[in-house]
Amino acid sequence: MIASHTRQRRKEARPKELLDAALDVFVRKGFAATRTDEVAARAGVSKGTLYLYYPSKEELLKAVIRERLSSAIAASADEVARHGGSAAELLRGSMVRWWRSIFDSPASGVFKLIITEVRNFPEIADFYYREVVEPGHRLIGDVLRRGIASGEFRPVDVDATVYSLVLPMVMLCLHKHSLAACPHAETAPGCASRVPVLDPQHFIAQHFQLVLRGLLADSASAHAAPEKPAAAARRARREAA
Amino acid sequence: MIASHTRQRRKEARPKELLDAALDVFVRKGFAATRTDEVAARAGVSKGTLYLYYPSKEELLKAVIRERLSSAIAASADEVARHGGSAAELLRGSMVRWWRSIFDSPASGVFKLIITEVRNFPEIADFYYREVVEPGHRLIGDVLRRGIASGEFRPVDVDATVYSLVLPMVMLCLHKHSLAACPHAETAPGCASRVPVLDPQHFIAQHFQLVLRGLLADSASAHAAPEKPAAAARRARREAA
Amino acid sequence: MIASHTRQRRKEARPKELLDAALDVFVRKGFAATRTDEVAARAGVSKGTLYLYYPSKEELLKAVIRERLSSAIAASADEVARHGGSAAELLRGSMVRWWRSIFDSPASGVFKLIITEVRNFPEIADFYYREVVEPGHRLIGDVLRRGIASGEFRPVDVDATVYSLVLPMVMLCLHKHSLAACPHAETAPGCASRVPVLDPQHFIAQHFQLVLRGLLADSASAHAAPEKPAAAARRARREAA
Amino acid sequence: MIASHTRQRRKEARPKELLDAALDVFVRKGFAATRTDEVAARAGVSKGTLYLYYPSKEELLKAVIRERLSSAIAASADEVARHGGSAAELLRGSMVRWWRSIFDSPASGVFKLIITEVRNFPEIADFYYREVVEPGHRLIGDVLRRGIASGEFRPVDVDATVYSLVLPMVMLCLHKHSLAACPHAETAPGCASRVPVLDPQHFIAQHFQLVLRGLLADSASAHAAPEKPAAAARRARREAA
DNA sequence: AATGAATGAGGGTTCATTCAT
DNA sequence: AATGAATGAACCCTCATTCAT
Repeated sequence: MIASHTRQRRKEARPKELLDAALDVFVRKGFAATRTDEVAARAGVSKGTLYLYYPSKEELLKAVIRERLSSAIAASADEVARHGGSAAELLRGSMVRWWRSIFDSPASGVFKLIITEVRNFPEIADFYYREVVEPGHRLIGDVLRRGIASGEFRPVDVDATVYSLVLPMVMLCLHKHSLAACPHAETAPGCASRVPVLDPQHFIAQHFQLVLRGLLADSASAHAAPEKPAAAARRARREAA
Repeated sequence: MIASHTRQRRKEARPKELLDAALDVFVRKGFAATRTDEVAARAGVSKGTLYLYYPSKEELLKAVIRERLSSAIAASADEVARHGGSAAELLRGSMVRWWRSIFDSPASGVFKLIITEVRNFPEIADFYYREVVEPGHRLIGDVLRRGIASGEFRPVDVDATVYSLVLPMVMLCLHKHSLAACPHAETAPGCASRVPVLDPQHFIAQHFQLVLRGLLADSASAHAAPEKPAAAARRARREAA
Repeated sequence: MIASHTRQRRKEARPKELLDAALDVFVRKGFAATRTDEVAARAGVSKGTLYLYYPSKEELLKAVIRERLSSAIAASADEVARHGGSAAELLRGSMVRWWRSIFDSPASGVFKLIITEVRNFPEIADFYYREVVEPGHRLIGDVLRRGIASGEFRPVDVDATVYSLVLPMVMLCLHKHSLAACPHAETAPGCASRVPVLDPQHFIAQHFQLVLRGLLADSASAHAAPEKPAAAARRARREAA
Repeated sequence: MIASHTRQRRKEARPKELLDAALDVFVRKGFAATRTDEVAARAGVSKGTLYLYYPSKEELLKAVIRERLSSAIAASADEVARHGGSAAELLRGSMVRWWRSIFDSPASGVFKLIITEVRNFPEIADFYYREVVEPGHRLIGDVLRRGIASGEFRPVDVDATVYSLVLPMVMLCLHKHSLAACPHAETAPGCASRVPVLDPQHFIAQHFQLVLRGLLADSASAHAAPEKPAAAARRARREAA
């Protein structure tokens, strides 16, 4: 009984173990450069076993991404919904907390995978838009709209502001798995003039701080009166020409 | 005579043609997934010719990155130095203009290449830090420090603010060569609720607008008084625990 | 009780079921191209079970051939021995009847297996010569010699004539499992000029007819007056029913 | 010049060399059991080179069959057309001569290939019917019909008789590449009672002799008086030399 | 006796690199 | 300088066989 459990447990655990191993290696080496043996070895099985669970390397990639995106987004909705407070608090507090839970987990690597592989496997773009971009954008956009409606925020361009908040978070995930993962890069000896090492937690706190300050309504700040979105767009186009 | 001239011109132009072709394909497919034939074909030469100019695929990659980084950074220093005005003007005006010159050129792809390949070729990190991160950081940091010294800006955490300004710009370059390059991703039919397509120029304008507003000194905005950097860091650590 | 009976029956029936399944798949796909899973699946057991009965794929092949050859030859001796009549009758009657019993059964596939696999497994040649070629040749040769001795047949080259009688029969078995098994090959639409589909029963009747006529001594020709082709075809169909 | 010729000649000769090598190994081992390395090695090139000329093992197989069938059939029409004489002479003389040119060449193996592989690659059946079965059947059928019309032959079932003539020839080709190719099979020591080794040339001569005798109209029998077996064998050997 | 998960050697195919022309 | 035919190491994937249950 217990014995059969062992086998059984093993079999049920395999897919997750393989996906974890695959995520790790894909993120480290890139999809094309990872050998299936390496994934198998890291999951503690032989190469053949991999193919009992996933029919090809490519399907493995998609499964990895699908699995991580689905679980990530499930967590996110809860997190934001569970917390209350002012719009500013919601943004700074629960968003950052949620982001950190991704940043600190292997899921952070999925962003790199997506950036790297969408052009070779366009279906991936579909997952990503459906599971992450759209629900995430709506979630944050709603918080912003609520803040604007309540007079807490200035009437800014909501879509652009969502990106102002989100893009640096994504960028930090990418950074973590590329430059930040290169051992000696940031700590080259004898370079006093080096840029200080980026502390992601600190940076995100500062970033939200900065953006929120730009976002808050302030009747006294006459000289920084917000442009209307439409006007801003017009100016942007002028400058682009 | 003319023939030899042509030949000569051809010969001198080859390295550039090869680098351009390589950048294009590397960025599109990723380094590991591009075949040398494809680079050669795109440059209009045979596979063998490629090896007359670069001793290996890997060296070709490094040459591509080196070349683009060097010329990009050369342009940047000039650009910022040539323009005057308030610190806010400098940031919004010349930085955005400089960024756009990269974003609109194939050089924008280099960011993707670096993100993708540093972990496999750590020397790339060295180029990148030396040629881009450090001088760029110093340049923008100096503008910020000048603005703070003159009282135009609040006394913010300079390093973090540099990243708040820069990371979204980099992120747009990555986006351009990944999700934005997937034909149908953003324009799936019958999806009224879709996130609006990201217009990079417009977004960057809005982003700078937002950050600058958070940056400007404003004696009246008492309730949004800046934390001291040290205090912020402390709080970040508390929340991380 | 019943259960154990069933189980017992099952167990005893297994080897035959496996051999039948194996013959079918080996003949269809060829030995090297068939997967052991497929044989097992067709026998309704798991892959592991196959190995309880046969130690390897190769041994399975040999067992298949051995079993079919032995039972085929056992039937043949009886058949010819049981029948009397003129030599011509013996050849046309009992031989064709015996051939048909093979042609209409899965045993017909063994010829294809042998043709295909002898060179990779030379032991197979030994079975085949010992169990089929030699006894068969002797059997038919004896009938011919008896006919020659009695003056019914001309004094022909006995060995060659045996082959003239036998080779087309073997060839029809091969045909059945190769070209004749290709669905559309013989029935391609819109091809009025196509070769008429080969009806094995009819052909064998005609062939024996033709050969016997070449074989009969001149004085005997009368009593072996040729059937009309149409009549022969009718008879062939009757016998096939 | 001569040097460039060497390279050039090599390149032009490659496809033929590869097809020859492939035919040889495919016939010997069977398609599924042959390794591409072996084909390449036998053609004196590396495995990679094979793939410069044929995109896959399967395409190589088809090319082998296509090439042999096309050239075989081209030869055949000429051969039969060039010769005259009585219908009986045409059949025995030019058909046998043509058959021998196939039997004595590697092309004889194609029949084994087809028998073995049609079921896995049904397109092969199309080639075969189009290039061999149909034209061949028509060619021989016409000779028979001419003989019947002229009164030289009895009014037999033409289609069946074509097969009576042809199937043994095909069967000999199969035999050559299966049982006859097993070294010790026919010559097992100490077996006095063994079936005499089949001499293909002799057998075919005898077979045509036998069938023709069954075919000839009674009045014609005289001028087609049977050779004595011994004489026939002698003649066969003469012609083979 | 039966299962089916696991293995790993083996084979088809690709592609960076070389080199004769 | 340029070519492109040739190479062969490497990689994805398959499948005969084993073995714990």
